[in-house]
This record gives sequence, C-alpha cells and structure tokens, in this order.
Amino acid sequence: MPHTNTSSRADKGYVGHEVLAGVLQIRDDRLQVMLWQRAQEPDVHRWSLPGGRLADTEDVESSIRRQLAEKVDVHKLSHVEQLSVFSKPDRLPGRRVVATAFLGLVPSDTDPAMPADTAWHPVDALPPTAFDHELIVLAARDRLRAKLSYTNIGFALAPVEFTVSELRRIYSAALGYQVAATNLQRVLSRRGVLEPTGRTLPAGPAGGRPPALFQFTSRDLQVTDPFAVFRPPT
Amino acid sequence: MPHTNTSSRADKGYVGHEVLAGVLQIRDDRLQVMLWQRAQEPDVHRWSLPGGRLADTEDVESSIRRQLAEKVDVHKLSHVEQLSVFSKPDRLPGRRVVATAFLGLVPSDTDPAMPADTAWHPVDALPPTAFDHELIVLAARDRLRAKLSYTNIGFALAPVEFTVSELRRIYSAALGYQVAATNLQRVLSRRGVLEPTGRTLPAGPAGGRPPALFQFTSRDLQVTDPFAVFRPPT
DNA sequence: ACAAAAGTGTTATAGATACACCCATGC
DNA sequence: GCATGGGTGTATCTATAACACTTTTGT
Repeated sequence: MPHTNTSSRADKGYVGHEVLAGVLQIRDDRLQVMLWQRAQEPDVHRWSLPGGRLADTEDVESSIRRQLAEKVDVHKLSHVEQLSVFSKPDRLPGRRVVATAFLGLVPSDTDPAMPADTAWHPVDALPPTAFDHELIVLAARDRLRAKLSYTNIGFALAPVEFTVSELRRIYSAALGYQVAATNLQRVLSRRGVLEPTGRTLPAGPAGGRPPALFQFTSRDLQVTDPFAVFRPPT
Repeated sequence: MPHTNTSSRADKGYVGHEVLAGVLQIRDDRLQVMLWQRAQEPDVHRWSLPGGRLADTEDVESSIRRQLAEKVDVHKLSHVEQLSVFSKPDRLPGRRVVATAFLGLVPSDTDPAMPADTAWHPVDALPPTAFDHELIVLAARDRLRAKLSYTNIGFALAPVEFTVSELRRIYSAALGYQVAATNLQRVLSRRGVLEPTGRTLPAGPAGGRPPALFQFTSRDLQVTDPFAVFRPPT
C-alpha cells in the first residue's frame, strides 16, 4: 500500500479520518464479528474491520453506513452506534489516520452475502487482527453486553418474531453466560420491552408444548431501566 | 489511505480535526461549564468550548489535556473522558472540521485562574453558544449524570475531604434534583466508594453536631454497580 | 434547656433470582 | 401414559427510599 512516509508526516496537521465498524451477530450460538482478510501490506493476511475513509459530504455515521453497504446489504443492519475515537499517532504505519469506531448489529436470522475475503469469526477466538482492530472489537462487545442489561437492544440481535428459547440462546451467547428463559421473559415483559404476538410455533419432533411467539415492542433503541441509584423523588 | 479495500471518493477534502471539552464544576450549588467568548467571526461574541487543533504527535486525549492546560492548570482536572465525535460536514462555516468531544471535571474546592475572555456559566442557563457547542455541553452533562449513578465519579466533583452535607449539595446540583444525605451516605458506603477519615469539622455558628469528614476510597473512575439485569450465576 | 445540624435504626418497596410445579404436545 | 420442552406461581434475596429517632454541639 502507499507510502513511505517521506512527505506525509511533514505535512503538518493533515490527519486522515477513517470509520470502522465492529459488526456483530449471533451465529451458531456464538457472538461473531465480521472481518475481512487483508491482501496487501501492511499487515498482510491479518484480519481487519470493514470501513474506510470519511468522505467530504457525510458525517461519520452516514459514512460507516455507506461503507458497510458495500459489504452487507445496509438494510440488514438493525442497529449502528458510535463507540469512540482511536487516535494514537502510530496506530497505523505511514500517514496518520484517526478512526471513529462503531458498533453494528445484524439479526440472527439473516445471512448477508459477503465478498470472498470476508468472514465471520467468534469474538472469543479471534484470528490475528490488523492494527488496533482487536481493541475495537472488544469495545463493541463490551458496549453490546452493557446495553443488553438496561436497554431493549436485544431487538437488534433477534429476528422479528422469536420464541423465548431462541431469545435465551441469543442473550446467553451475547453475554457469555447462561441466562434463564423464565426470568428473561419476565424481566423484559415487565419492562414492556417484549410482547406476545398471539401466534405459536408447532412443537418439535420430540414433542413438547408449542412455544408462543414474541416480538419486541419497539425496534428503536430505548433505555428501559433508568438504573438510577439516586432516583428523582416520585 | 492505508488498508481499505474499498475505493471511496476522490480525496478532495482536507478534514481538520479538533478536540473540545465540556469542563464542568459545581459552583454555588449549580452545575457550571467553562466557556470563552469569541472575539472574531464567525460567531463573534458567542461562547464556545475550550479546545483546539489535534497536533501530529498526540492522541485526542493528550491533545485535550494539553489544550486545557492553557486555560486551567491541568493538574486541577480531576477527570477527563471521551464523549463522542461531532462530524456534520457543515458544523463549522468554511473548512470542514471534525470534533472529538470530551467531558472534563474540576473539584468544587478549586478555582482555576482563567483568561479574561473565559468564564463559568450554569449549564441550565447557557449564554448564546457558538456552532454546535451547546449540544456538546448537554452531552457532557448527561454523561456525568449517568455515571454518578453507577460509578464513583463523584470523586472528581468533590474536594479530597468533605462532609456528607457538602457531598449532598454536590450530587444534588449535578443531578438536578435533591438527594437525601442519609441515603447518599449509605449507598456510597455500602459500595465501598466512601470512607470516613476519622476527623471531624467544628460545628457551625448556629451549633449542631460536628460533621465527620469523608473521602473517596479511590480517585480513579470505577464502575461500582454492575447494574446487570441479567446477572451471571453466582 | 433548646435549637440546629449530623447521623442511625427501622420499615417499606421495588426489582430481580431461584425453584417447584403445571401445561400442551408427539410418540 | 410418559417423555419433552414451554410457561406460571411463589418464595426469597438484595438494594434503595422513606422517615422517625437519637446524638452532639452552640447559645
């Protein structure tokens, strides 16, 4: 790739700006991240996050959505939010580039078509990653885990309609520990995050009661637990 | 641009990068923010946040700390953290500049010397502000309020030693509603955030029991309440 | 003694977990 | 009938809010 940094660092104040996304999805009951394998130096063959350069007419969120549209049909992204800036001067070899990192989510029932150099990898068993991209993946994972607790962000990981069992598997995979279906249902219902659709699925081959189907009441991010330790007087 | 496999638009633009901080302090029992008044166009006479251009050799956090040192003795900043990126293409007139915004905190018992064009303003009664700086101030306020609930961030607003009454006034001002001293003390103590120093202050002129002095057990930001709705099995 | 401010004891309430038990289906 | 998975009822636990009451000082 470009340059020997002969003139670049001397060009005072020129700071490149890129956007990168940790796009997460639950696949095979594991939290996985979308990565593509670099074909060129630097960091050849290492895996890196999708993204690219910020263009003139877009803000950072428009930019990451545009760039992801080249990898994944953008309509399949159920949620995008900003994480933070990664700006160590030497985070990339060559010219200086500041990155704005994002968390992106894809529902578990979609399987977006991706280029040949791109694949899903479990977040807890990452391949060798390029630059500081592993840090960004971990930041994305941590943000998701935190928000599962106090927001309705599960809507972005689950299909539109699902059984409580399916939702339990999704939450367990994302959080990294087993959650009980019984309490998951109750907590989310009491908060008004979840509601039954009235429909059910047929029982499985081994029998059993046919599961009811549920949906999220809202598909926009909402804080559902103010978790205010110091609660305003009622 | 190193390391993207996407071909984005031609590089017409030079994207500047600035860092800005909403520096907050409790003064006169109100949450106030440090602003300086612009002397030149654009937005003459409007009030704006301290900050400036990202230099070549620093990351964004080093940069904002350096720039604040020009306004406030940097050692008086008890906490600095990144908020988010503001990147609308037209957020400033003229050349495009992306801003990384920070929250900065100053303890209530310090009164940093500041330039003549700089003053503190209550966050709930801001003067006319420049560009998108009001948004950044509100983001700083909201971040502070959220973290008061589930972290020990109060250490950054309070003096090293304080009475529970003083702390109550600080929390009340920052949160925007009255908190009760009795419960404040208990919640923070049970979490191990607060501890008595063993010393007391003399009673006030009107009498009353002499208050005990307390301190925060740690002066680094720590999450004290995991507020995990889906708690890992014990 | 009395007023004032600080601090403690006690109860109430909310929101979660744990677990036993009942329900509906296929074979 | 019975195994299997789904769903509900109920007890328990934890943490905070509310408030009455006690403590310690100055005048």
